[in-house]
Amino acid sequence: MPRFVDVEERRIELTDAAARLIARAGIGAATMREVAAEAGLSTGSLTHYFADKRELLLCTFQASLAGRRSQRAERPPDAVSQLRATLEGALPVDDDRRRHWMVTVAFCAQAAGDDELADAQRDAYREFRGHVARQVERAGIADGEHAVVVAERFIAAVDGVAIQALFDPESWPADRQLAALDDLLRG
Amino acid sequence: MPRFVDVEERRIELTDAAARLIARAGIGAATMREVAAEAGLSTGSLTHYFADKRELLLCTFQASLAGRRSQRAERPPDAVSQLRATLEGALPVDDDRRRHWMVTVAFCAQAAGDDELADAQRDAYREFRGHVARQVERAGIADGEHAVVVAERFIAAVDGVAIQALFDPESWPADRQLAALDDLLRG
DNA sequence: GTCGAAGTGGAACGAATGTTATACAACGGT
DNA sequence: ACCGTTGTATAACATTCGTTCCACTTCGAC
Repeated sequence: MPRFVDVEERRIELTDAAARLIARAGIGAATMREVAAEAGLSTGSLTHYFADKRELLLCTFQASLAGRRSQRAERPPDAVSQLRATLEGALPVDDDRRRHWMVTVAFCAQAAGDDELADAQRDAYREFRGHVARQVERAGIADGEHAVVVAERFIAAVDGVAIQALFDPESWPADRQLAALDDLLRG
Repeated sequence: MPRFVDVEERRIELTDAAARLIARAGIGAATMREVAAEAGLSTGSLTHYFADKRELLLCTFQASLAGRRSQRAERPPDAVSQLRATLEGALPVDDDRRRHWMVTVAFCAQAAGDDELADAQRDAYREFRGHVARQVERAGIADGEHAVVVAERFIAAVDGVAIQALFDPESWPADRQLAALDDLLRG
């Protein structure tokens, strides 16, 4: 086998470049040429790693989801802190999380008329809901079916703040987002 | 003056066609040709009413916002019912409201890299926040600066439910959305 | 050293897009 | 009855897009 290149790493570089472009200038700016240029490659190389644009975008979305999931890895001491950390991960309190959110919104919009994307979106959310529900149970806030309802309410509150913060960052500095999260968990 | 055509009405027909397309198949499907065809006209007519695509999209967004604002017109008896009706207007409980939401999400995604669109989005939200805050005050739930904070929390909760309902309608039939709203107002 | 597969760049193609130009139809004013 | 304005449709334009193709480089296998 000739020419050692870590294929998976290259693909990540490319989906990262696509994510940066989408977050910066919208999904319309993520053309094959622009993505390749952002990654410092040519379109020939890009098509070498992704069959077509659709595959590139799907992988970009899934990579963004995976990045968000990996942020949950840290293990705070108690169950309540774990829950808080999980929900904080869904707030655009820094550039990285903000980027994830912009990508998510872009793919939400794209999911209209793209069933596969809509399914991926829905499944990712349900997985997140299950994760939060489990932590709600461990934290002793609620259990069984009720834990899922509480999880939905928490996620809704956090997502709502996130959207407001995305498009009105002046009104929503990081500490105000975190204060809203604390209020939510206290109530 | 020749040929009587209600210009404003025509423009609304065209922005409505654009909104339908965006809600159905995403903003990428809203090309000049497709919008014209959806409205039963030709691109020549479309360009006669809108200088370029950018103007068409901006007007489509503002028309969607105006449509949502006009739904607040009804006057329920008491202040609490008014507040409830206002928040219910932000839930995708029927096809019309769902369409408004899909358009909103599409333009949220488009607002990345389009400052004018981002400003319009932010201003519309702030106006809505002020409206809800006023109704919170009238309902005697909170007043002054605190009313704004309560309004933000209400809107966040409703928006969060709306997003979940948009992409997982199975889990969120209309009555469940309304139940979540009632829980919110009761708490 | 030679060969072939993997990787890369860049050009080229057809399709689709926003935009512009042009020709024709419809109607009110004179 | 004629004219000018408005509305509409169609065609053509240049541009940009996704995609395909091909030449070239790079490296391991033999």
